[in-house]
Amino acid sequence: MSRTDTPQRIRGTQDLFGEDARRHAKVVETFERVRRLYGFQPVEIPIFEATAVFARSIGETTDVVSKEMYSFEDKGGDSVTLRPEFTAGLARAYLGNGWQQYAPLKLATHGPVFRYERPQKGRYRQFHQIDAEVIGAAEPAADVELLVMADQLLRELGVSDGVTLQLNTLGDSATRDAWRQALVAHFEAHRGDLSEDSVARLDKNPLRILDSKDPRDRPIADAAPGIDEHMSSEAGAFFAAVTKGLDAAGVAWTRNARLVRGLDYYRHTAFEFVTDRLGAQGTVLGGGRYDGLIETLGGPHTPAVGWAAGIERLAMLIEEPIAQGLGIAVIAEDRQLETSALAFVTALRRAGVNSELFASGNPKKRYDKAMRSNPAHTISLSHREGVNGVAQRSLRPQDLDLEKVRSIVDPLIFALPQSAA
RNA sequence: GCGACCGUAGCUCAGUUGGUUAGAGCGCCGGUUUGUGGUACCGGAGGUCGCGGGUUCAAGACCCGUCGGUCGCCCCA
Repeated sequence: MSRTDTPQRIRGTQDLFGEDARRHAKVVETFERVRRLYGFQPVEIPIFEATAVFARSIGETTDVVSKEMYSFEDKGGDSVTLRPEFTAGLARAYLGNGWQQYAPLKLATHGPVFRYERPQKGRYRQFHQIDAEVIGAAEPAADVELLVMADQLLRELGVSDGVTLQLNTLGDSATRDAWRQALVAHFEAHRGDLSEDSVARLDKNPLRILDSKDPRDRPIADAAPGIDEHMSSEAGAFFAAVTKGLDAAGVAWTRNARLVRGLDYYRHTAFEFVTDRLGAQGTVLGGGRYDGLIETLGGPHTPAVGWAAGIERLAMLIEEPIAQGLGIAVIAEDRQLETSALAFVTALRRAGVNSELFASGNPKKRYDKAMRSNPAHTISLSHREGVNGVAQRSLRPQDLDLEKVRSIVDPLIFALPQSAA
């Protein structure tokens, strides 16, 4: 196969076709519908940005920036990066276009994002996300609205059954700092019993030890101090308002005090909708409040909250969407009738009737080929014993307006020459 | 970056402890049959068995490397 030099698909990219493409489209269509219900405005931003947009917002030194971004120099020598997420680009657009005047601004978008990772189940280098953000809203009501929207989306996709909303708060910066210090002290005391990975995390990202999968870490992580012991009263009140809002909206949630974010700009609410049906990749939709982000891009302090979900992961969870069946199969069972059949199918399509022409290959096999496409109705042009004829057959009459079909087709049948052309 | 498993027609897969010219089903193309009929039959195209080395009288089968895929670890904005 690779004997020829046909170029290969880049590792971690996908060609979506057939069922895969239908699943993808179903997720996007559902998101678009729900997004409108909640009044989130559509927005389109570039799929690549100056590298600084992501490097500064995420943190120059993190693994994420140094190893997992698709960065390269363009012909002018500028460093550009394929977007690894939507949030930073939206924040850049918000600042650069003066969208502060519309604050609080509810935005929704979707499209490809890129991360330089080793592909595995539910993880690709180019994958696709749906994304919703509320920029310029400090109130817990914004968090609640986003979560209720996410919940409705998952319901309408029919995936909510195996999925639970895990919720946590990271507190305000004072809370977060105090908790972090307590955690580091706790883990330092048990340094010798931690896994090698977690010893490394202790220096780089101690919060991540909390959700370590290594059994050696679990007892230590489970015994770690919780954030609630360090919660400021303001932060506690904020979280209480969020949970109260979810309860009022009837959205089920569970507290996961070990749920953290890797990046420093997150504050207060952090959440993930999680399933156990996706192997190692359990998170279906995740997000949180990022009140610190916009300042890192040189803007004024701007509270904001948002979430994103991987389309591929949702597409794997939903029921298989039924393929749109063929409306009318127009079959030329004789080579001399191919142009007439083309006239039929063209007239039907111009009138808005989904139809397909079967006029190639062995004429005697065209009918069988047409039947395999599962048409609602067939119109077959044939020539037998010197006479042209049109035969019709309805297999799923309920799927078509046969009255309309007749009005389009009857004149063409009438005009068909009686005998061979 | 690390690890495990997997690579045979367009697709799904056979291929016996290494042993002549590598097979099937589906799909595709041509033909016959049927003639309101998703039928049946005949024929055809399509593979240097991912690629490169090695072992052997002999490799699709064994060994090494490489590329690709899948799953997991790390990471997860």
